Amino acid sequence: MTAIRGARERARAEITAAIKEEARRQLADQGATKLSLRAVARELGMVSSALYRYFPSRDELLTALIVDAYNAVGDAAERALREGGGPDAAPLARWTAVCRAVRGWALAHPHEYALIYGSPVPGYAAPQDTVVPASRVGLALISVVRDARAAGQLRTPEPPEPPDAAAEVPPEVRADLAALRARLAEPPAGGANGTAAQAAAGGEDVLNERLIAAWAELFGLLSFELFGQFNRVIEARDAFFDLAVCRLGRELGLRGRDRGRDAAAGREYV
Amino acid sequence: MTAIRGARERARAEITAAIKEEARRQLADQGATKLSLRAVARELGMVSSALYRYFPSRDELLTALIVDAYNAVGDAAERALREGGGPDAAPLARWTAVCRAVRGWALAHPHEYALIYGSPVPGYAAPQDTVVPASRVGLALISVVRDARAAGQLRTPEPPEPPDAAAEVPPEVRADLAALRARLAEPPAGGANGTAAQAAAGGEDVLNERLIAAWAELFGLLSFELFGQFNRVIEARDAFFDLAVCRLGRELGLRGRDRGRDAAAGREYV
DNA sequence: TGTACATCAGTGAACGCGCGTTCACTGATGTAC
DNA sequence: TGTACATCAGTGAACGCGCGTTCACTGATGTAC
Repeated sequence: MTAIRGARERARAEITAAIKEEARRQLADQGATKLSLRAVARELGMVSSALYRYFPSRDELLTALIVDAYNAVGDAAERALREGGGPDAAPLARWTAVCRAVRGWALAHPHEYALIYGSPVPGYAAPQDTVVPASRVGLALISVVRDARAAGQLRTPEPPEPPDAAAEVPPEVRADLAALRARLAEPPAGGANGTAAQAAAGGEDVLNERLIAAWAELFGLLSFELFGQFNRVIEARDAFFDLAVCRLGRELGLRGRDRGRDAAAGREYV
Repeated sequence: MTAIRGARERARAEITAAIKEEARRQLADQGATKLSLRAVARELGMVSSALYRYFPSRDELLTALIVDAYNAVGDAAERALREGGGPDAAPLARWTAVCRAVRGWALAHPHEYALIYGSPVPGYAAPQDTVVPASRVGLALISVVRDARAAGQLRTPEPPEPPDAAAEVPPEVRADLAALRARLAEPPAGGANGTAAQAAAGGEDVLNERLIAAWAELFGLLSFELFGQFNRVIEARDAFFDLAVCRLGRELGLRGRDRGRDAAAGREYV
C-alpha cells in the first residue's frame, strides 16, 4: 500500500468507488433485488461488460455493498461511543448515544439497512468477509457495558421476583455465552486466564443474556419502524425510541441520567 | 355465502386455492422476489395468461399471500392463547406459549415470515386489507396482559432505580398510547367511559410502552435468528429464545412459573 | 323440459422489456532492457 | 532515453433466458324464458 500509486491503480480505485456509489444510489431507489449491473453501467456511461473488470459478478458487487453498509453503521456506532463522551461519560448516556447513532444511520439509509438487517437476498450466501464488519455494532454495545463495569458504574441485576428456577440461564446458553466471552477476551496478560474467566462467568450470564436480547430489541425496534409495523401504532417515533432504549439501558444496570434526551429529538438524526 | 355453491364457483375457489398453494411453495423455495406468475402457471399446467382470471396482477397475488401469512401466524398465536390454558392459566405461561407459537410458525415458514416481517418488497405498497390481519399477534400479546390484570395476576412495574425523570413517558408517546387504548377499547357498557379511561391511563403508560417494546423484541429475536444475525453468536436457539421471552414476560409483571419449558424444547415446534 | 343467449375459464401467440454473462477485439498505459 | 513487449480497461455484439401483461379466440358451463 504505497501512498503514491500509479495512475492506473488510482483510476481503478476511483472507478471501483464510483461503481459502488452508483450501485448504492440504485439500492436506495429500488432496493437490493432490483439492483442490476447493466443499469449501473448505463448510468456511468460504460458498457455493461466493462463492470466485469471490477467485479466478477453481481453477487460480488452485492457483497461489497453489504460490507460497506455494515462498516458504515459500525462507524456510526463507534463514533457515538467516542464522541458521546468517551469512556468517562455516564454509561446510560453512552448507551443511548450508540443506539441513536444506529437509528440515525438506519433512517438515513433505509435500503442499506434492509440489505443487512432485512430478509436475506434469495440465492445469495454471505461470505466470510461480512462476519467481522457485521459484529461492530454489537461490540460497541458490549463496550458500553464493559467500560461501565470497569468504572464501577454498573448495578448488578436484581434477582427476579419471585425467585424462579426458569430464570436461571440453562447450560446450553451458558456454553454459547462462554464461547462468546472467550472470543471477545483480550489476549491474556498473565498466564492462566481460563480459570479466572470461568470464575467470573457465572455471575455474568444473566447480564449477557440481557445484553444480547437488548441488541435484538434495538434492531427489532428499528425494523418495526422502517418496515412499517409501527404504522398506525406509534407515530412519535423519536420519543418512543428514546424511551425504549433508555429503559433498556437502565434494565442492563447502566447508571447515569440520559443527558441530551431533548436535544436529540430534532437535529441529531440527519 | 350459500353452503352449496354452483360447480363453477366451487371450481373457482379450488383453483384460487391451488394457485396460492403453489405460489407459497415457490415462495418457500426462492423467496418473494423470485415469485413469478409464469412459473406458478407452468407448475399448475396452465398457461400463464389463465392466472389473470384469478388475480388481476402479480401484486394482487402477493397481497393475498401476505394476508394469508398474517392470518396464519395470527391463528397460531390465538390458538396458543386458547390452548395454552385459556384465561385461567398462569399469565407467564400464556405469554411464553404465544411467543413460542409465533416462533414455531416462523421457523416452519421462514419465507412467509420474511414476506411480512422482512424488508418490504420493492415497488409494492401494502393495501388496507393487511392492516387487521397484521395486528393479530400484537392483540394476542395484549390479551395476555389484559387477562392477567383482570385476574389480579399482574404485578405493577417498580419505578426505576434511581428515580429518573427520563423514565417518564413523554407526552407524544402518551398520545399514541391513548389512541391505541381508544382503538382497542371495547364498546362502552355504561355511558361515559372517556373519563374513566383517562383516569386509568396514567398508570398504564409505562406498562404499555414495555408491551410494545416487548412485541418489537419478540420479532427482533426472530428476525435475528431467521436472518442469520445469530450465526456464530447463539447456537442454543430454543433455550435462548425461551429464556429471553420468559424474562420479558416477567419484566411486564406477569405472574406464574413458565411451565412446560423443558417439554417445549423439542416437540412443540412443528 | 328444451332452447337461445350470456357468462366465464382457459388457450396460444405475441409485445416489449431487462437481465447476467461471455468473447474476440482495439487502444492505451505501464515495464524491462 | 528509446524501443519492444506485456498488461489492462473498455467496446460492441451476441447468447439465452425469463418476466408481466394484452388480446382475440374457442368451448364449456350456467341462466332466463
